[in-house]
Amino acid sequence: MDKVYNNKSVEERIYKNWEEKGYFNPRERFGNREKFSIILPPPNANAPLHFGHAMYVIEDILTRFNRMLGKKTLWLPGADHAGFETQFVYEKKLQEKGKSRFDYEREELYEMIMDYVQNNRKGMEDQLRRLGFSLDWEKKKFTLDEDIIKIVYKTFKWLYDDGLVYRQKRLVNYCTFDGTGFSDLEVLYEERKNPLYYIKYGPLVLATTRPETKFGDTAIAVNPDDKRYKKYIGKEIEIETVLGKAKIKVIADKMVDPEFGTGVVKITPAHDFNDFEAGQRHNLPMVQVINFDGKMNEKAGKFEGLYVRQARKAVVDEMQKKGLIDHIDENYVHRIGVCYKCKNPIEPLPMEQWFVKMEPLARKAMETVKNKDIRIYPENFNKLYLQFLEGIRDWNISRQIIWGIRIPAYKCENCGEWEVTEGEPREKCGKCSGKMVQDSDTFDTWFSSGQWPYATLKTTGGLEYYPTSVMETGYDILRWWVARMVMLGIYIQEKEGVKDIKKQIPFKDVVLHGLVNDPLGKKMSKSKGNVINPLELVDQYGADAVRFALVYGTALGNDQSLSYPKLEAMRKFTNKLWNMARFIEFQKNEKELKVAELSIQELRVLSKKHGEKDMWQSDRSMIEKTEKITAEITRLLNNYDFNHSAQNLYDFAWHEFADIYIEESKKSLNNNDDASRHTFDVLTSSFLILLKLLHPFMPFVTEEIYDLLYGGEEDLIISKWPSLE
RNA sequence: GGGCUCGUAGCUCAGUUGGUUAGAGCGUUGCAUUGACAUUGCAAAGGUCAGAAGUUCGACUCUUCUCGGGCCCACCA
Repeated sequence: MDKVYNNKSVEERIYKNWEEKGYFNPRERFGNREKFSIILPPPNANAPLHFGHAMYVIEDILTRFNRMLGKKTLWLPGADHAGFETQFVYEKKLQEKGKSRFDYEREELYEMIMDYVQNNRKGMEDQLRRLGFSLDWEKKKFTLDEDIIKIVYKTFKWLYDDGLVYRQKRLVNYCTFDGTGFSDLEVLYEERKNPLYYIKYGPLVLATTRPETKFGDTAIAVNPDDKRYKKYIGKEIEIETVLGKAKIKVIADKMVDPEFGTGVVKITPAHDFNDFEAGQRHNLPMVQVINFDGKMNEKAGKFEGLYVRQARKAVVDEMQKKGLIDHIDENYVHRIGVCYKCKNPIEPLPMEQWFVKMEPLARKAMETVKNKDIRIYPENFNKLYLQFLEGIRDWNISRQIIWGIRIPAYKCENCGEWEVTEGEPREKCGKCSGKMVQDSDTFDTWFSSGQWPYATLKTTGGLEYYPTSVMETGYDILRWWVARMVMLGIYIQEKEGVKDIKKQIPFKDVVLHGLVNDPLGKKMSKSKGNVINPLELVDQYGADAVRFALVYGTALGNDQSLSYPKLEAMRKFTNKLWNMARFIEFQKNEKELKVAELSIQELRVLSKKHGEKDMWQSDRSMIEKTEKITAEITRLLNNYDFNHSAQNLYDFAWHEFADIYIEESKKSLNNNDDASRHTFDVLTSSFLILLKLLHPFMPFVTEEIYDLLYGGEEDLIISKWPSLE
């Protein structure tokens, strides 16, 4: 054995061996009684993995643990096309070359992005391998695989036929810079300082941050209890505007806060979510004055063609000239919705989109968690999950982008009738025989990834693993992804005729890990340039050290900062294990002893059989301690307590086994008598048990030591987990 | 405005259903050692567990409040 553990010469060879022998594939020989399964949250295929993805080590620990318990164990990998995210990244690349998405035909652009993504995927998969993840690569799936798309189509059709998908013209969060609409989750809110303009509307003054939308006003509103304005309610007042005289109706609505501004509000149903709802209540017309390109349209008169920001300035200038501005509060701070990607203001615009009716789906998804059919770890995330579903609104799944699954809906150019299919094209309208044209929009990525557990298992012939044992992911996508998987998973199973709720849910346990920040505690992001590639650290410290560092000293669900001292400490720990093995090897060679592989039960028997003369007290106590640590690690892993598992293993290995027991054993081994042979049996047997307990956490170094020291025919990865019975 | 989370040794963080002298890594200070250990071992210094009140035989751990970070949600024009 080398003097120092050299991870680089070991890891690649061992991983290849595991993969070639098919250990990652749950065949019959790995047990058939009980099943264990995890679906890897499919990383975005548009970029290499960042260090946070290494947290999936938790899934590998669970997978390896359960494999060693003798269960038929599946960990299924995949990748997500990440619709808008990917197109955004790709458009930036085009920009660098002086091009834009409009320079290409839809199909051409799609192919280009597909090439780009497929290239990235290879690198990403290599990263997962380097971390030692025991994924069943033969079953890897991509969200744009044809068989996956088929399932997504079918689900959409089901939802449509059940009235759970509908098309409606509503206000949509629209980014005029990226040219697409978003769901509510994709809008960020940022605090901005914008002037609050107090504008004269005839006899009234009202406050607004958006004077340029005034051309779309279809009413002004006051609070019904506001005595100041009672006399105006229901009346039409004449107002002076930048485009001349006009008349406008005054309505009463409780939405108006008399304390804010002057207690008078202009209602612009086409450009504000509140106003839209007020418009619905009062039957107000919708006048759209901003187009999808972010410019004012003909309704804005001479301001037509100006961008919103320009128009605001021009309108205010004009108003000031005409004396229509009462005053301006320049220090007004409020929160506005911005595009989560480009950070430009979101423009609420009226659009026809496909919406999923969420309430019926959400109700069941809440019940399953309340009834503990699905358990969420750590528990405090239950509240977050339920809170989200409680207040859920219908889900806009239309995206005006080309990278993704094109919506299988066709519209008749003649009569305007829509038809939803399961993917097969429609040429002629069923009603009027007019020409049918497919919706140019694609699905929100999460609509497809929300079906991931079912879709991946169905298409790989593994529905026997549904529901999966665990869904493990970052808490940041609990609402985006986990909640939607629960809703869609249950729905699909219902449609498939599955009755038992326990079989409808997509997974039994949800385990949520925290985020990994940079060493200064800042979130890693490409724009900050502080993204760390896990491979750098794997090279430097070894995969085992990186893995161990991520779970050691971190409470489940808590964020952590990358810590170089911790990584270094864990690298030393792998080296410590290595040297413990070297000590045993020296003893073995020098005294020509044979390593033993006694089980805990056999060790117990040994301990009972021999008296004080034949066996050292330190050996006896080691047997007890081994038994204890085995019980403890088994218990902790079953409770998803990786932190304590790691800490206990570290302390046991270093401070019990090495510091105390190995030192004691030296005294015995030097005697070269019967007792010393017993010592060697206990030493090697308990060390092997330790290796097994450590294997899920540090698979490479333990496997290598096992091969060198014990040289068995089997590999540690499929050895049996130490049992107490 | 609501919710979640954190505030523990100089630094980064644990603290496993409340239980004897509060832990780790790194750092600091001694001593020992090249003997399995590009070291490691032994030992030491260092904490009023943010603050206050309460529950309890007993609180870092439970409750309430205050202060101070972080995150998330919400339609303030």
